[in-house]
Amino acid sequence: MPLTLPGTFATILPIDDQEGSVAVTIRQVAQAAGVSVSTVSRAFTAPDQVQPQTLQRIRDAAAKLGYTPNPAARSLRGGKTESLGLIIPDITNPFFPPIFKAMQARARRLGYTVLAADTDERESDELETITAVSKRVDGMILWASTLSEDRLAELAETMPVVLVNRHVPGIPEIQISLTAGISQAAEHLKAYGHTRCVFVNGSRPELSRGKSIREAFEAHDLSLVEFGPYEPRFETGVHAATLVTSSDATAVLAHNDLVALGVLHQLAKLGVDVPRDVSVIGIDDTLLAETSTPSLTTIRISAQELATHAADLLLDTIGGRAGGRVVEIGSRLIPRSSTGPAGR
Amino acid sequence: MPLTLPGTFATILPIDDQEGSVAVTIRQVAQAAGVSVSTVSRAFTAPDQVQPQTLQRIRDAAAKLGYTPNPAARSLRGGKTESLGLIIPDITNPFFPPIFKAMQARARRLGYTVLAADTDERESDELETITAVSKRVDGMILWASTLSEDRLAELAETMPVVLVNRHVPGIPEIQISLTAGISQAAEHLKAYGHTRCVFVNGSRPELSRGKSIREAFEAHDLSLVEFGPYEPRFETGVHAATLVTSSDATAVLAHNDLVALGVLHQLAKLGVDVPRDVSVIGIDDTLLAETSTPSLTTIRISAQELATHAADLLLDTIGGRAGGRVVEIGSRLIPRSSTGPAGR
DNA sequence: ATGAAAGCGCTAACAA
DNA sequence: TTGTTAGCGCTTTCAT
Repeated sequence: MPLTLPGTFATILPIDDQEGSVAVTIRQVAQAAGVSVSTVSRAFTAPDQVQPQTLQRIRDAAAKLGYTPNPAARSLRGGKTESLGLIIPDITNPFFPPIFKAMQARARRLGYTVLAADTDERESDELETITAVSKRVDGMILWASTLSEDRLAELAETMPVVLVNRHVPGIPEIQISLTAGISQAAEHLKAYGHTRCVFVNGSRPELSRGKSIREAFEAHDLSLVEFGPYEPRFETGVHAATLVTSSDATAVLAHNDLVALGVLHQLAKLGVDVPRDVSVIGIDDTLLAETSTPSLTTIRISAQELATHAADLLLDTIGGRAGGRVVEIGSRLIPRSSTGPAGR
Repeated sequence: MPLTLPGTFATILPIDDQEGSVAVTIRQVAQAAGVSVSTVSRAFTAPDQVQPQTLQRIRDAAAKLGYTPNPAARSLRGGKTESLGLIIPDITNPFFPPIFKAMQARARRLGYTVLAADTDERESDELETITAVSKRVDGMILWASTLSEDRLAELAETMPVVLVNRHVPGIPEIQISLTAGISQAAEHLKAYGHTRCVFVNGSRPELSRGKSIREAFEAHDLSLVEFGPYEPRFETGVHAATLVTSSDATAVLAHNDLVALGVLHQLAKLGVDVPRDVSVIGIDDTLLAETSTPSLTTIRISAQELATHAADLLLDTIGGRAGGRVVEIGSRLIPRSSTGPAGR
């Protein structure tokens, strides 16, 4: 029996890393159930091709051993990852978390995992991010991608892609339509007796919300002055508020909730009461709108609907079903306390 | 020559799915560069073991063919996924997006991908979510997990795990310490002449912020009445505001920013001016705090710091470096406009 | 209904 | 320095 110095033992033995139980493989299940590996495989992928009692034995064995299939092996073999990529510009924008959440819920029901990646609004990082993600997913949802049309077309050649708020011929897309919501907003303001309105325009002319807004307000016989385009930030709203008060407008429609909050903030500072003196409307219906003081009338885009349709459209595309389909997501006005009868 | 009915052709031929270019493998690169696969493999995993000019040839070939290694094959082979799991209770809570973002940034620098999963605060789903994620990552960060201590210990046996706001002996953890921020808040209120304060307590007694708050306020000779515990929601704040006004307190510390916003909202409705009549302080320093009216004095927990340390700690654990380490993340007060001299 | 065996793309011995 | 080869865990023909 060899002599062992105290304290030496642990240092000399190969240190077991934290993986206590090495992963259970299909082989061990097969052995435990007394069948071949292929039968175990079938038990999981095509249960109806396995004799009921054999199936039961396999399931019991698998449960006892805590077996779950190795996704890496599966996708290496089958070329499928059972994952969907979601490429978004900024998860910090409160519009996105509910979408991620809803998409995850939908995907999970269908056995998929969602791999979200934030490009931090950097065009330069986007391609890199997409490349990294693309190898790990069966398809991707690209939100307001800054890639060129050619690059997108090229990418869609390589793998299933769904675009949100971009249009490239032949690639399936989700379009957010604010038409209904904007029209309701105009109607709402009109009914409250407003006649002179301001639109605070956020950036990105290609997705500009300006056109439909101008049309809707004109249709309701409301004059509309447009400020911007600025960046869609809180400070933009702060800045715009001053422009509003120096005009004779009684209502403001902001590019999104965040900008609207900036307007609200500065208006309060200037002693302008909302909604008594000025009415304010946002877009997106984020958490910010519900929790602001006064609570913000805004145009809701349903995250649920959006996410569900996006996931389904992507899955269809992966399955070879959706040739360049376009799905439109509607919107509607959520009246809260930031709008009221025209004052001043 | 067989007769082919018109229109039959397309239906009979196997339909090419959208993968235009089949993925480029290491073999094709090897062939193009005139070397063996192992040399190509080395060119990517250990470039210094390859002759410079050979390396160049391989890189050129890889670039021309658009080769990127297949992660599934890599992880099947090496048992590593180069991914980190982040299990959070609710991405919709504005506290989390910046953390996800910062962690992704950190992980990416180190060649890792972050796989985030939202458990939707459902204890029942958490285990399932964790199981699904665990097979796809090299380690996980579990945020305020609802799992039992035993289950967590068991899980940590299986794979590297870092806990946030939970303590289980032997498992590395990140603890958010509000001590500094709370102390500064007390100091701040004291300096403004407040003497009677209210704490609106959110739920989850195990992570209760109550104890350190009681201690800090007592140390600054401030009386403290505690409401709750309630759920950490906006409505909780709304409800609590009424309790505040019916007490003689002049300052409120809320469980988090969201609750504080509820307080602000209801106070405004009741005609109580903030900060003239009552001062309000939140916790977390989310987007909500910056954009509220008045802007909210709050206790900041640095997402950057938190995420970076969590990622590093997990990576250390994966690398077999961090035996049950505990990392503490500090906090500090961010004074804004919701606090001021004691009134009433 | 079940089993045997090939091979997905890659890395890491081991050889040369 | 470079090449040959086994095999990671799984699915899927092809046999039986």
